[in-house]
Amino acid sequence: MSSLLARSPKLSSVVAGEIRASIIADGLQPGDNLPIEKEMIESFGVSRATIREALKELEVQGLIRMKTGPTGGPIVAGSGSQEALQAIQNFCYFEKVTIDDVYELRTLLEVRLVRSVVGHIDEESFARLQELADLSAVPARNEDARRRQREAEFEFHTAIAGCSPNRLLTMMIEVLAAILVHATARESSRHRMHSEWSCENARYHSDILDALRREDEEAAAALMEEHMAQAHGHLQLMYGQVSLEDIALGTNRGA
Amino acid sequence: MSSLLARSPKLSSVVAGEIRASIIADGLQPGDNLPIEKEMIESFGVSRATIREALKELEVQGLIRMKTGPTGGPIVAGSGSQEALQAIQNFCYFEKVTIDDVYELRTLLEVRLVRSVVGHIDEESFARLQELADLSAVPARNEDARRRQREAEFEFHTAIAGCSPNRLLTMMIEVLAAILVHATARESSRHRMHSEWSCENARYHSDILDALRREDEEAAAALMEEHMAQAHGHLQLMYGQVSLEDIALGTNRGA
DNA sequence: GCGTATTTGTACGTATGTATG
DNA sequence: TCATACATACGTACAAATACG
Repeated sequence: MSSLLARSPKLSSVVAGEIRASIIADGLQPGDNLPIEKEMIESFGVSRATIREALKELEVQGLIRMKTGPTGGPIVAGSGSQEALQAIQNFCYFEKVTIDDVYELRTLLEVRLVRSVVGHIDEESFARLQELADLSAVPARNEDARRRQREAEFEFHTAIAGCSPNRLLTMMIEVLAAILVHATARESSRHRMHSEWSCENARYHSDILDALRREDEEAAAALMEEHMAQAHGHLQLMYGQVSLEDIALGTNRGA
Repeated sequence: MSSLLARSPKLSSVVAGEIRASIIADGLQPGDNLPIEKEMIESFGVSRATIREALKELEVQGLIRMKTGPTGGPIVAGSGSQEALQAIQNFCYFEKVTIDDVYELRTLLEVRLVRSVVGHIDEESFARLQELADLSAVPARNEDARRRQREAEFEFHTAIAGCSPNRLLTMMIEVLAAILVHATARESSRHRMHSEWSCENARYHSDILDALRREDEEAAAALMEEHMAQAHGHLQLMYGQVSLEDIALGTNRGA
């Protein structure tokens, strides 16, 4: 082998790279089938364990997913935003990313987003947004209702993000929001402060929605900026200047 | 939401989740050792294949890396920015993210970055930035020199990003820049336009560096915004409004 | 609804490469 | 140099899930 390549890469990674290249070269789209393991064993001339490790690598990267049974096998997966989220969450753990860091980015992106979607929201999306805003408006009694409310607050932002044609922006905002939700999931239901904060969130969401309906870009942007600042302040009070590291990273699959 | 969980109860993923949780629960840091495969087989009560798939998952996610030989085994890996890049690149492939999409985000982040690092750059970093700016200033003769120049242009931005205390911002900027470099790597050296563009980049880099030295935040921000707009324009002219993967594959018009 | 075939998921055994001391 | 400990790779077998008759 070439001495230029200092270390010997794992055979499974080499195979994974070839499979990945073939996916792109063939222009395969989500849902398309790849050769089954048995065929790959022959075509690559390696053992099944190696093929499976290669496929596992691509699966974790969000490129494919496995399907059992007849007509099954590896198939090209769509988007892979979940996998990106997982990787970024891992990054945040090691780099000791703080709540401040996340909000610096999130504020920037959310304000930009809300500006870019003004005038580009259809009625169906408006209805969904209204529904989500209303959901978080009513005060939550028990812990389960509070959890659903928290999900609705999260989804309000991802629903707006979904209105942008810039999928990268959409994904980044979803990831940042998911990181915060996940980081605070354990403690949030215990904090008495949360119910009060939730009320404030609901008001902001409702106001932002109104501004979007009026197609008032400046108002929507200003409200979003204020909303982010308030949320940031609340989390700072709750958790202080701590990194997200001590927060459990979620398992991406399974129950 | 249901897509988040509800799916494959693959044993290996469950085990991976438990290992991940234990890493975080124990507060393990990069370099720390995890139990070796044999011990995990006992403690989890599963086969070697399952443990290996679980470890492979964590390895691909950038959480651990494997080390052979005595005193080897799975050890906690640092950062994982490469893995995040890979996941985001995969995302861009499926979602047909365009150059416009990337630059919308990149402009936002780079301008924010350059503002936030004003007055926080030490002499060593300034020296490095000057070196990189000079490197791309001289016109490149052959293709290899042009490639190095391109790398220097890329590194100029990542070097600035490295001056920010916000590691998430640093990583995002690195990822966006890497995506653009990767997408245009094949064609860039062939375009006659590139040498002219490179010259312009060098000028911007030099000017931005000057503004940073003067600690003139407004000038630095304005220059960076202009720099991004120019770069965006050049890439648009070269490739038009096509998705990134089409560029990487050379399936765009304009041979 | 049921059985069967197909394909992945899990398991066990074994051999080889590789790094440590 | 050699022995040891670990990951890497291969082969086989069976279980579980799913599509199809």
